[in-house]
Amino acid sequence: MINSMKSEANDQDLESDLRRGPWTVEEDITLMDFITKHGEGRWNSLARSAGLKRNGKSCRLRWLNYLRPDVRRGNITLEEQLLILELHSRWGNRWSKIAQYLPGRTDNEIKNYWRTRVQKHAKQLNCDVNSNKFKDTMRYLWMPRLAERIQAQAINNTNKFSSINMNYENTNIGMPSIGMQANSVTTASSESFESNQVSDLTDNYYNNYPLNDSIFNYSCNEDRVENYQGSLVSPSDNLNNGLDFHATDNNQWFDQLGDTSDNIFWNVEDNWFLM
DNA sequence: AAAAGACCCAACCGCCAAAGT
DNA sequence: GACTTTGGCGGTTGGGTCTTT
Repeated sequence: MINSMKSEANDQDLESDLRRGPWTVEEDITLMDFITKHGEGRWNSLARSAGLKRNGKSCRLRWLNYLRPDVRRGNITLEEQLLILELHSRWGNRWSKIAQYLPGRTDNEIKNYWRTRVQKHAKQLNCDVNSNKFKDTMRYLWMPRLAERIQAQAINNTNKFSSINMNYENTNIGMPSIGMQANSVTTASSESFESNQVSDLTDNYYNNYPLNDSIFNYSCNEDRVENYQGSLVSPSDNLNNGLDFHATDNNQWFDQLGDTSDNIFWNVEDNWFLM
């Protein structure tokens, strides 16, 4: 009894001794050095052995979300956005599962993306992020538009390549001999950087995610999009649980939206692509 | 230029399941 | 089989940064 009380007191001492909050550069280096030498795992003992005044959980999180060499930083690309929307529609808030299909992205990052961007738009549309109308808006409006933009970007990138190629020919410089392909043209612009990621991610997607109704089918279904935008009748008629957006239940939504030629619906949609 | 509000993201928390003792 | 430890997950928060007024 006395021993257990002593032990508890020691634990409390150790607990109060632990650091919290943002990691310092020194802590990061210590953690990275230790993991490089000894590998990861057994996080509590790792934290002690490394001399870090952090608990194991904190070390693990810091490593997985920030220090890991393969963590990818920077803006979520269009392809990644599309993939997140698609995968979330399948699995809901299974962030770690979704993250498996976005190499280098952490579940935390995807979760943050969803909460800050996607949920914001649901709020602007005045509907719940889990509601059918928001899901339909995503599926039949935003996702096809994203796919269109991805395609446009890819075409634009190909044209850029052709132009570069022609310039090479015109100047008799010739192309670099190292099997350069359209998708490996590198420039300093972020646009090109994004486009480069398109093919990588697409490849990865197909390799790891061999589903029949690939997200990239959205780009082929323009009639559906036209129909959706033109008549504002839900294309979910094609689904088993189709919703008719002219039905009484949903009139309220469009009433709120007002004149469709200049309503929040389209404005929000535009904003979506400015993210 | 400054204050207020919105946005973003790293980090923490609590819970649960699996593994270890 | 009971208990403890560890790892992993999703939800939430705090504070720094950016934007708007």
